[in-house]
This record gives sequence, C-alpha cells and structure tokens, in this order.
Amino acid sequence: MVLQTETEERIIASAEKLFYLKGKAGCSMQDIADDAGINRTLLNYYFRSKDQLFEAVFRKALGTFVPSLASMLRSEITFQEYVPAMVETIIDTLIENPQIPIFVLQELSSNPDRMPQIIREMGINPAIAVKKMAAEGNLPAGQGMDPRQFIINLISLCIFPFAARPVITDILFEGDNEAYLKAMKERKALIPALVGQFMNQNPKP
Amino acid sequence: MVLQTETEERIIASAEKLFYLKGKAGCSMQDIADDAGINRTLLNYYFRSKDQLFEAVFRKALGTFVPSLASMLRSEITFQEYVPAMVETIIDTLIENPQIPIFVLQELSSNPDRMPQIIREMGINPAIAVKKMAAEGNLPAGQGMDPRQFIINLISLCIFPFAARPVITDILFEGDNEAYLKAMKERKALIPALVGQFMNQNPKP
DNA sequence: TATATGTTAAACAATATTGTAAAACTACAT
DNA sequence: ATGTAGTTTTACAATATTGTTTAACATATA
Repeated sequence: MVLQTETEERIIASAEKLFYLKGKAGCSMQDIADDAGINRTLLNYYFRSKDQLFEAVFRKALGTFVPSLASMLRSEITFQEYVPAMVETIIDTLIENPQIPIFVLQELSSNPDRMPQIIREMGINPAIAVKKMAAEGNLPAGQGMDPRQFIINLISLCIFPFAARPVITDILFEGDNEAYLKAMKERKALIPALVGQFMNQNPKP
Repeated sequence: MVLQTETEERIIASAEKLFYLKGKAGCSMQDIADDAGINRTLLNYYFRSKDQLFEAVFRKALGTFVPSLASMLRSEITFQEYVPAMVETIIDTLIENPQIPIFVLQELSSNPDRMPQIIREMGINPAIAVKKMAAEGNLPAGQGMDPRQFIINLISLCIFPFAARPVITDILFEGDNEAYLKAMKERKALIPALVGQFMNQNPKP
C-alpha cells in the first residue's frame, strides 16, 4: 500500500496530462481512463471521485513548486547569494513541467479561498517572511527597494515565459521549439544579472 | 441591429465573468443565464451555441491586449522611448481586467493551433518584427542582448504579477488588496527603470 | 482444492447539459 | 384591431457524465 501500483501511477500521469491541458471540467473521467488505457471504473476504485483525483493532481503540482519558493522565504543566507541557484532550480523544473504554472494559477484564481490553507501547509508565515526580507543586510533591497517587488520581479521573470510558452514560441521564435528552449536556458544567467544589477546600482529608485 | 441590445451586453458581461473564472467547460449555459438574469434559451438565440459565445468572449479578451503589444512590435520609435508609456498602458489595462492573462493563456495552451491565425489577424509578421528589433539603434539591446529576451522580460514583469494575483496578495501582502494595488501602480515606474538600467549598463552579459 | 484477496470489466440509475422547436408575449405599424 | 417582427418563455429530445453495484478474473495461500 505504501508502494504505488503501476496502474495508479498511470492514472495519475494521465490525469495530470489532461487536467493540465484542459482543466478540471474540461475532461471527463472517461477521457482519463482512455488515456491511461484502463476501464473508467478503476478511477473511482482508486480515487473515489473526480474531485479526489483532481485534488491529488493539484497537490502534486503544488509540491513541485512551492518548496523552492518556500525555502527562499525561509532561507538564512542572503538572497543575492541564493538567487542564482534558485533561478536555475526553478527553470529546470519548469522545462520539465511547463504547464504547471497556468494550471495552479487558474485553480487558485477560481478558488482563492484555498490560499490560506495552502500557506499554512507550506509552513510559512508571510508576515515574518516579509519582515525578514526587509532586514538590513539580508537583501540589497534594504537599500530602498521594497523587498516584495524584488520577489515579484524574480518569480515573474522565471515563471511567465513558461506560462506564455505557445505565444512566445510562435511570435518571437517563429515556432522553433529548440530556439525557445535555448533561450529559456540562457535566462538562468540573465535573470540573476538583471535583478542583481538593479539592486546594486539603483538604490532609492 | 448595429446597436447592441442591453440583453446582449448583459450576456457578454456574465459570460466574461464566468468564463474568466471557471473556464469554458467550468460553467454551464444555465450558470451564465442565471448570472445575467435571463432565460437560458436566450443565449442560444443571441449566440447560437456555447462555442460561439465563448469565441466572442475570447476575441474580446484578446482585443484588450494584443493591440498594445502589436503596436510595440510595429513601432518606428525606439523601444526605450516606447517602454514607459507602454508599461503604463498595460498595467492600467490589467488593473481593470486582471483575469484576462490566465484566461487567454489557458485557452492558447490547450489550443495552440489557434496561434497562427491569431498572429495573422494581428497583422504582425513575427520574423520581420524580430529583425527590426535587432536593428542597430532601434533597441539598446543591439549592444548584445537578444531583443527577444528584452521583450520577454518586459511582458513578464508587467503581466505575471496579475496572473499570480491571489498568491501574491496573500503571501506578500497578507491579503491586503489595497497594498497589492498600490504596489502594482508603483511598478509603472519600476519596470522601465529595471529593463532600461540593464540595457544601458550591461552590454554583452 | 477451495478460499481469500486484490484487480478489472460490464451494466445501471440519477442527473446535468445542450440545442431546438413551439408557443406566448410585446410593441409598433398598417 | 390586427397583423408583423422582434423578443421571451415553456417544453422536449438527445446525449454525456458521474458514481455505484454487480459480476468476472487472476493469483496466491491454507
């Protein structure tokens, strides 16, 4: 029971694929069963209901992301030192799972009431995190920039290009997926330079 | 007939609200009719089918956005000059319509085949646009930075904070919507400084 | 062998959803 | 007043979806 059965894994894989693509209401249990190559009843056997299956997928999606963000908010070391490694982690994760941001954001937008519980489960106290960020020496933003703007810039630059992947690939890279991916990898160096640059040279904007 | 009837406007308003919130499959025609305070049959009377109603909403959503992006890609003047006004326009639009980015991106992710036609309708030739961007003197990025990265940075910094609104508001602003909005307005000045700064001072990163 | 356990398939009932066709209502022009 | 076009409501048929119940199957163990 601790060990996931192969069937269960196939179900999760198919559910992820279809929920990511079409949303919770956009695909039926039958669609998922077909994709997994099993009978539909099995879905209920393993996950009881569509709600619970969705919940499992949503939690897993959240789990691939939240930890790296949460650890940044908790980290003891300077953000400046932390940034390059974190950016690399996030981008690598996104290259593997490009659809998760939209999936999660869509769900949170339509059910914002889920946020408080999620925050609690993450083990983060937002107020404390922001206060710590603002502490002198921890973040160069102590020089004048609101530390929240720093965080917003950082995650925007990391995540959005993946959320907008089809648009960016088609318009800026003429549909060339390889070129798009190459550009995303270049951003691992580009983003830290961009946010770090600003912090050092533009105190009190 | 040229003049939109009041009922038709109410339908569109309700359809926007619910499609933005729950997605195309996430709400029924009945939900939309209830929200608009009319009988469901009217939806079919005015828009023939759910598909066509969705299409109307999607087109309208696209229309609030694409023009400012498209005009930037076509613009004759220097991007550097163009940026501040454009950022302001985009952010103001997003303050009014915060849910459009996720809505559009979700639809384009699940139907990427729509992109080519949309690009055509926008009246943009991606290849030419990128070439023009790279032209010396037009963009400071001619100094070494891939002009596509510049565009990606710019739109990421503008749009993502709205797509992630519930997360950002809850985690970074402790649920304080006013504080969130204030921060978004501050970004009108912050973003041009950030992207401009980098371009001027960091040739060949 | 038979018996228990875990897995898969087929059949069913309740409900929801969509699009349409037909009827009722309104207001205005003849 | 009466008919006509535009609008709204009522009623209906076809289909899809979900969760459950029931049956079949396999495999290992007493």
